[in-house]
Amino acid sequence: MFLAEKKVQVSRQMIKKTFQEKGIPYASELSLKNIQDLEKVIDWNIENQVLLYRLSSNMFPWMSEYEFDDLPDIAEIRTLLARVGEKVKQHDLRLTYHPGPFNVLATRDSGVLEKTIKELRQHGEVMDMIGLPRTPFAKINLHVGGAYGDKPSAIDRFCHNYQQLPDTARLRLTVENDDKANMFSTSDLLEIHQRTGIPLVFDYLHHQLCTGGWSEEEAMLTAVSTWPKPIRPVIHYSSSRKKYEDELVSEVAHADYIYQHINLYGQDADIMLEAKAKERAVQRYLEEFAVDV
DNA sequence: CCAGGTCAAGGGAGT
DNA sequence: ACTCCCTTGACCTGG
Repeated sequence: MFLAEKKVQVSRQMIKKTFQEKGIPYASELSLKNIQDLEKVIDWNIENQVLLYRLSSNMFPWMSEYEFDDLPDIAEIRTLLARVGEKVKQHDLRLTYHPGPFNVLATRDSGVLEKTIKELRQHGEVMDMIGLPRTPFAKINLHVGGAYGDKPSAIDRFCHNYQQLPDTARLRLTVENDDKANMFSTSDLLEIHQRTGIPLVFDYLHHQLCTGGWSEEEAMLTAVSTWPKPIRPVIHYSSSRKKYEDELVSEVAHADYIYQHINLYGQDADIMLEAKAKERAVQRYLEEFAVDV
């Protein structure tokens, strides 16, 4: 995204070597810049009435290696995030997270679990700093992961480990259906919802690749029904890159743009467009299909 | 200054 | 064994 002819970037990163050389002070510097730009993104979203936005998990580079209070710039960061939070509240924006695939709550490995819990906690702490509610309105969305060919056991581990999350993450957690046949379909996730109350995020493209024996309508309506009132459900929508843009790539790859009209089956839901062209994809979708946000 | 190779992490799948 | 994909790409080096 370009604003005022200068690149706005919310996920400045560094490779491991640089982190080892420059350490936490540099991480703090990058984080501060990311958050200054986050405010510009939020302003842009308000101006363009994009009311749902996925925060970058890279806002704090290498955050799993420290606590936020270790950052030299934490006071300024807190001030900025609180200001962002005021704008979010004023304009009814909805901010969410989708932590990376290395967060595996259903893992069998205690080290991986420990890292996952810390990282999820930190996602929650950022949301707290922004002042977002501790509900799935500000969702932290995960895949189950850790199937290892035995889904029932993975579901058990997931439900058990979920209880170990601190409130800041646990109360916001949602789970999303997977894009591979041997992983978790919406019908598999229903058990997790029944055991924990976690709302289910329905992803249309993933469902095509992992139906669990359910029709799209059945799965979509079921997922939507797991959300507590009055929180509007979130659904994920993307187009297949293979089908619409490049037949050589994997079938799970996301396209740059959205090529179909989204069927909500009469439900009220917030739509997270997963398209590589990001805000340009949102604009093109709205133009092409002439719909309101 | 730039293009292109490289980059923490878990797990699954395709080659 | 290696690559790509998920994660809303970015860093960093060699030319």
